[in-house]
Amino acid sequence: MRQNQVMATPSTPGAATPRASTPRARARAQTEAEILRIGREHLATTGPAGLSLRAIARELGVVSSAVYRYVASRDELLTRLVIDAYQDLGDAVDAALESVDVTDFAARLRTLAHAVRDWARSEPATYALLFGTPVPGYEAPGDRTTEPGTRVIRALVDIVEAAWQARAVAELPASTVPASVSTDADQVRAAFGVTVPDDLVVRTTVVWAGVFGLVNFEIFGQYGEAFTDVAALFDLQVTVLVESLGLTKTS
Amino acid sequence: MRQNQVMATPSTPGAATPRASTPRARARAQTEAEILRIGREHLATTGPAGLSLRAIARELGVVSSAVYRYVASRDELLTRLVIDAYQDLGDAVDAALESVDVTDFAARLRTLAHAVRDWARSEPATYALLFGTPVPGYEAPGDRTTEPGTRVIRALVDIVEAAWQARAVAELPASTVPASVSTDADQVRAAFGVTVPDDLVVRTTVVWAGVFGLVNFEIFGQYGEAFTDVAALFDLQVTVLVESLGLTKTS
DNA sequence: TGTACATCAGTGAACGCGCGTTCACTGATGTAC
DNA sequence: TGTACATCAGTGAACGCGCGTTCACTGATGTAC
Repeated sequence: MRQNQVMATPSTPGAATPRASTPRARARAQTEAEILRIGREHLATTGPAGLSLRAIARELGVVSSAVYRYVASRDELLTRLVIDAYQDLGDAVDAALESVDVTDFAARLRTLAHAVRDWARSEPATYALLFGTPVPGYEAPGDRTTEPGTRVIRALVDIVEAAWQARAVAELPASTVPASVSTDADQVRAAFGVTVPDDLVVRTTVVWAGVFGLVNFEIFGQYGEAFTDVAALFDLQVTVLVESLGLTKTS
Repeated sequence: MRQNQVMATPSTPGAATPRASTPRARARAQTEAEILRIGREHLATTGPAGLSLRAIARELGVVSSAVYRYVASRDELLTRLVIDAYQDLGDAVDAALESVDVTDFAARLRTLAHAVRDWARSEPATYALLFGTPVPGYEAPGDRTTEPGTRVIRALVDIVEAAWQARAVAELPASTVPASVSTDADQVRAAFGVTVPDDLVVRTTVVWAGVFGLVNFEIFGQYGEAFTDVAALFDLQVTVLVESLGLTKTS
């Protein structure tokens, strides 16, 4: 008879395996990565709702129950894919911004928009996972996805704040923002640690949602056959959106 | 033995049943409508990918094979839901515009935007069917969905064209639109029978995709907890979008 | 360097579930004469 | 008004499929002494 296993501390699926020193640990890390890769691949053909652990096991060349050594459940896999995707997108945006003059705010905004679009085009299914219809029956755990999920808006807000600090935003006609929105804007300013006025908060959300709206239309095919040079169209559209912020030329 | 049935013309599922005079025909029409209603309802909880004829049959209180008297296949049902949804949205937008002064272009644009949002909020799952992630494995038949699917952009283009004709659009700085986009714009002008210049075509697409981008963000929960008064926020956002068209105050 | 034991990846069978679609059928409803 | 026949809604069984998840197990890998 085997010993009672209660005292053992089994490796929790999904738990970080920090020191990948031993061959076994390396194999594990590799399989884990492989599962995520196949999962991402399957997203493309089946959509999030059709993501199946059995199908992944099949492609991995392993019996279906074996994937449970690596992933606690289907939802857990979805969560990991979501987090990975947000990080990937965040990295892409950050990397693109790195090579742009920090004082050329319009250029930075345009770069951000193009980085989002490029990433979406390179991984449309993953993009859909984040910004398309929410997966029915699945709710992303806020404590793990919120932080990576805010990287793009964080970058966007930082650019706008920098422009505001540099007095590179046109004085806007004193708009009458309702008190409710003003209060919400207070929360936003506090959360991001910025000082932009109400009106600019609103305009920033328009650019934000606008960029994703443009990308959505392109990725999800809403334009139909109307436009052939979607890249050039996007560039012009971004110009319109950026203009709507009221930046003054300063560089 | 029964007669050969080849000579009979069985009622094709999905074919229009014009004269709903007989009790049977009325019952049929009612069941058909019921199936669509239940289908729409199920979209909300399961998403398009989870839409199931068996589940609909169950709720209809009928054996699963019976729904095939009304619907040729699952994809056919999806198509009908899509068409219905587009018509519903188109009707909502048209109805909202009816009560707005035809010469107050800004008001008409705002009304259109709010009509889209209101409709989306009243039927989020149906909205997602049209403007969310495309359903994997399903392709809407263009010959049946294209026309209803263009009603909103049609309405939007008509407003912009009317404003242009009325010289209510600010003279825009001669923009350098690439030849490729200019050619695409020609196609668009021809398709819609309008005369707006390239730049205004682009700006119109921004308003179009922008409005749906805003609605997407709200319906799909991208704002997180940041905004409480989303209605007021939307109104301000629409103002920004409409401003970006460059309308001059004429009414 | 060798041995005993713990850890862990992967197996294979099973549970209970849902799905789309086909098919031969029954019995009620509608219609032509 | 009555009768024969055609139409059609709905039944019930079946086909073949895929899914998530659990469980007791085998055998290889890792580790403490």
